[in-house]
Amino acid sequence: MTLRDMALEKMRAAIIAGHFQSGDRLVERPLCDQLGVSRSVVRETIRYLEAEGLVEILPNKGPIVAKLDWENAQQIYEIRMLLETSAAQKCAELAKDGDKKKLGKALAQLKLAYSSGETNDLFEATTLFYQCIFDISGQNVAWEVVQRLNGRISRLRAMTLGTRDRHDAGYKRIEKIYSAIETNDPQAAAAAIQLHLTEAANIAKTLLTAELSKSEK
Amino acid sequence: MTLRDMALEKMRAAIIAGHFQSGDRLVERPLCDQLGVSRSVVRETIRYLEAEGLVEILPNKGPIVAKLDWENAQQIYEIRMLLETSAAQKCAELAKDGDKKKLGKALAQLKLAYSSGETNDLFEATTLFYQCIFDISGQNVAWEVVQRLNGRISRLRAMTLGTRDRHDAGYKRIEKIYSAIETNDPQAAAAAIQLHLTEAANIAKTLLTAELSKSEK
DNA sequence: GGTGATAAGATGGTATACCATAATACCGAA
DNA sequence: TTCGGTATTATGGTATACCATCTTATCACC
Repeated sequence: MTLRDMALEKMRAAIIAGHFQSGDRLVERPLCDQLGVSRSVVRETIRYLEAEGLVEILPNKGPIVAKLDWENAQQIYEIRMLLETSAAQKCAELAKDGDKKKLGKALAQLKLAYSSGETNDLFEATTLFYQCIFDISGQNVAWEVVQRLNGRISRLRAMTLGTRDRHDAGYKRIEKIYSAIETNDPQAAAAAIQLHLTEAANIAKTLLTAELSKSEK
Repeated sequence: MTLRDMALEKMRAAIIAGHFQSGDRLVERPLCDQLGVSRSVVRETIRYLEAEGLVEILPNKGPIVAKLDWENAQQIYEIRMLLETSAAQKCAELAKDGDKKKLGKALAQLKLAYSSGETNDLFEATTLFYQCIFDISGQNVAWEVVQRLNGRISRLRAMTLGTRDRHDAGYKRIEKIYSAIETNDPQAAAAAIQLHLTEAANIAKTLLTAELSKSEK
């Protein structure tokens, strides 16, 4: 693994974890110190993150962590809705026994993460579960797209997961997705994932608008 | 505009125009000469293109122009189908008179481009038309996604447009999309754009498989 | 003559030093 | 207090040096 890859992961993780706030400037040389790499690496990393949409570059100002408004977040949730519905549908059509086993394992991990309450575990387990679905449906490009979009709303997702683990309705909805796939019922799988995403989007909207109105004070 | 932006556009254009073949190595130092910039700029540009998916990086080998197989291209067409259907639908719902005027203008340009037969004009006009649709539907994030995906199949699209302008069925299908939007008929708009895309994907498949079987000889 | 080892070159990866320019903050004079 | 200039800071951009690795070509030895 190259230095750049490591720097990339660290920065991405830092942004997702909220270590850098949205709108924060990303000054190159301090970043070099923090990451322990040279400017070349930092600059190339920033270029990559810029293309990913996690970082914006203000002309003659430099890079900042991309700002997130509900307008854009909503669009992202809508796109996810389309892609994930399609993936769940196909997944339910195609899933063989081996696939179901793998998905079941991901579900078990997810259950564990829900009960542990660790937002980070929850985050990873959720990602794994979705990855499984896209994997089975054979839509790796769509998965790439979803992941990239998720990066842009990662902080929002972390917040959403954080609140949702209190009401455990979230897990139940995911279980429904699983059982629809397990019984190879595309319709039900699509419906279940739509329900789940709609709910997630609603929570996200509440949280984000609350945060924005607070920061305007 | 920074040097990087220029280098980025040049490289992207060169890849799309087929000046660099898929699988070609992108050796840094020669690129510096060709673009007239330093290695740093070239490297950052490559990083960006890597994130865009236009360039792959082989470990210990360096960057190459991303290879395109039908497997991935098909997935991209499927994603476009979802996103563009949704956009056309929303566009047909929302389009006001002013929007329709703009779209009509884009259509007129497209007609011109079709009759001129310049693949490049056709490419731009098509892009403009679609941009208009996404614009009206208010889905700028989805447009970003589509554009990025299109970058990855750009060569394929250019080939497709090149053959399609011979049969002018392509323009007629686009006209149908327009008229569906013009009459605010979401169902028809969705159907029209699906037809158009399916056709494009079919042509693309034919061309790509033909090319691949030829290069295997 | 064929095979394997070694040396040379090419390439990627990393680090640093340097310059020009733009923005900004600060400070002194009117 | 305000205006204007200066110093600082950060960026964009360039050049270069260094090392590791991979490829390739050469050459000696079997």
